[in-house]
Amino acid sequence: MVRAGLTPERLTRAGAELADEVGFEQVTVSALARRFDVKVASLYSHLKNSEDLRTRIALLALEELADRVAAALAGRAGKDALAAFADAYRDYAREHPGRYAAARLRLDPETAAASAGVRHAQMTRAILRGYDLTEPEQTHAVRMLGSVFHGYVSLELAGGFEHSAPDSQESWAWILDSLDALLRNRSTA
Amino acid sequence: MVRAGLTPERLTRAGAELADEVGFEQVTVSALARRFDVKVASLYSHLKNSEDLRTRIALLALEELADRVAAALAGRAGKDALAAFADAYRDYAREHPGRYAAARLRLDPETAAASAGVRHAQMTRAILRGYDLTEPEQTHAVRMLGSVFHGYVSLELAGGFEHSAPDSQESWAWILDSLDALLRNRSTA
DNA sequence: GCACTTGCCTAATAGCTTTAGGCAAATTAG
DNA sequence: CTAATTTGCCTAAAGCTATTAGGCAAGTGC
Repeated sequence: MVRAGLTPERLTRAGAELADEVGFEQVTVSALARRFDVKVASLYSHLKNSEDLRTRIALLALEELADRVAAALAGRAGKDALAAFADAYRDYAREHPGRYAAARLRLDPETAAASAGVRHAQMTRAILRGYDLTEPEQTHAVRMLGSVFHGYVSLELAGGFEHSAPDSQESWAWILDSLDALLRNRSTA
Repeated sequence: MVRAGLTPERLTRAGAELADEVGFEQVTVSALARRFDVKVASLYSHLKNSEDLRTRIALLALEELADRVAAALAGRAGKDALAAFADAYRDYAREHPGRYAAARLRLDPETAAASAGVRHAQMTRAILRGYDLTEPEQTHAVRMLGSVFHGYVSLELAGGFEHSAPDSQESWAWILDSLDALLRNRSTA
């Protein structure tokens, strides 16, 4: 019989595609096996278990997202950087809802420390260099930005803003304006 | 054999407790049957299916949360009301993480329209009466507040702020201050 | 006290997860 | 270039969850 050529990497990529198509929750070892036209047990030579699969997809998504944000941020500062960061985040979530959900998976501490999550934190802090905040305020601001972006994107993905005026895009722009103004007001400079 | 006295209401309450103990994702018809020392199939006389169970828990959580928020809001206005709303929300999530997760379940439109979700929306708008915003701005603000509160609470529950200074409580206070200032600045008055 | 309804049970099907052990294909060694 | 070894996918099997169908006994209404 011809071998399917499974590897952890191919399985992870296929799992990410599956997540975008049917939702991260529905990503299952069985569904993945079907996609490769292979028996379920065969995947267990390449994956420790289903949690391993989910974790790999999460790490892939975190990398991709960090790469996008880094590219968007290059050469920008102040409100420009803030908007670029926010848009990169939101666009990724809309293009890849399954991967975005994966990126929110709770990782165990060691895995998290070795993940691209670290770059995310660094980039968020980098944005705030455009606003002169004291050290504790910077942390508060990091937490607030994370909350707003994650909160907005997940409410939007859940369809929360779908059937009401004004358009979600307008609210997004208003919120970015507001956050910029807020941070400038908090600035010590 | 002695009857267990199952009803949809008792099952829903027990399901909510189970959610708080082991997480909403782990709430399963089987686990619930074990808790009542009853065979799994017996629950199907009281519940349509497992989705029905989850939906009932979600509706219960939405009611409870709305009741709490309403009580917290009574007699308050302006920043006081904003903080009371936010704290009620956050406290509920910390006391009842499983129910909070349930409250975020995506409901189908008719169910959602008949749920306490409607009260939540009304109360959020009520808070904003303390700040003079134009109609479209009020919607933007509703969306922003929803995003920040939901985002912060879910990041906090996921343990995102656990092992870093400053304390989460400080960030929360700073964020509420900031939101109040932001809304006052946006005010047309 | 009897008929009826209701509540929980047994039985059975079906899907997902995971482990153990087997055979054949690919790779390495002599 | 064949023989030994490793690797990749398979079959088989057990355990858990969800769901439906049909049965019997406990409670209810007359």
